Amino acid sequence: MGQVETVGSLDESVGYALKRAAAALRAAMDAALRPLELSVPQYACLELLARQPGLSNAELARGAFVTRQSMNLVLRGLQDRGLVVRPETAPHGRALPSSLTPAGGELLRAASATVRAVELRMLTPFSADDQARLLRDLAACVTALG
Amino acid sequence: MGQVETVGSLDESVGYALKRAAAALRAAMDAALRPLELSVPQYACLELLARQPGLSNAELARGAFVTRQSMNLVLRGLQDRGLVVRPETAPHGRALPSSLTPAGGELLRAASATVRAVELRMLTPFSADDQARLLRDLAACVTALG
DNA sequence: CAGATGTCAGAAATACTGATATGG
DNA sequence: CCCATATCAGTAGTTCTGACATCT
Repeated sequence: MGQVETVGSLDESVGYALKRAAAALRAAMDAALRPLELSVPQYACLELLARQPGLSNAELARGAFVTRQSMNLVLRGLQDRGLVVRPETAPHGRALPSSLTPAGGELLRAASATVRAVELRMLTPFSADDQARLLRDLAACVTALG
Repeated sequence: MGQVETVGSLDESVGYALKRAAAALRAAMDAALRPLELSVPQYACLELLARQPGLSNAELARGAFVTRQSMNLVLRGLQDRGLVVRPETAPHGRALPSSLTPAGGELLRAASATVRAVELRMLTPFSADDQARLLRDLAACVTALG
């Protein structure tokens, strides 16, 4: 029993392998972030804001692959915890640019280190060149689909 | 605006690229299966049953990367539509082995063709060797994480 | 006994749909 | 006018957690 992992020719499907790898990464990240009381969408939001301060809710949603409504809730949770701030009035258009608080940056530092460890573990079998190639291949998949 | 796709050094993260590729594939599959009134988990369930008849609910859940509870609901929906059958009593232990009905096999044929087209589109940029390598790389990621 | 399974229940996070309003 | 954004409401599907019983 339990041989679902080796079901027939499903092992030959790149799509299935992609889904399986993403699921494994998601599970590993979830476990790594649990001690920090951060969900994967919450972590993604912090990471995006650190690299590009001032992103709007809609931009964060696209970057984290969730809906605007979900990101709105994530954002409110992070605001309530004092990790993120948003102006009450839009300085330009309707978008409210979010940014990290010092506490948010502090927590992100720890979360980022943990997540980086997970990614390094995943990439253990790969050389630097192989990693770069895998990165390009995945980007090519997105381009071909979109 | 809208340059979330090229946010700083996030483009250098294999984990982010993996998540993005999986999201793009999921969206494409979802769109392709919509005309058949099948969700991705429902399709995965049918595909798994076609390749390995008699799988239990728990085995299907693992194979489709969802919880047992979710797969239970998926299974009931497919049963109500006459696409899947399950015995009322367990022939061995507690597991109820599911299997496709002729109607289920029929619908799966169409769904499988549509999904295969999506996967082929995704793999357009790759040679046969590159596809095999990508498949091995993704499997290596899972092994390294698990 | 331990382990896997099926099932049920409640709480939480997420997504989808549709609608409204505002600003470029 | 068209488009993107923010927001709200309702519905639905999914996950998580915990629990219990059954079978090997």
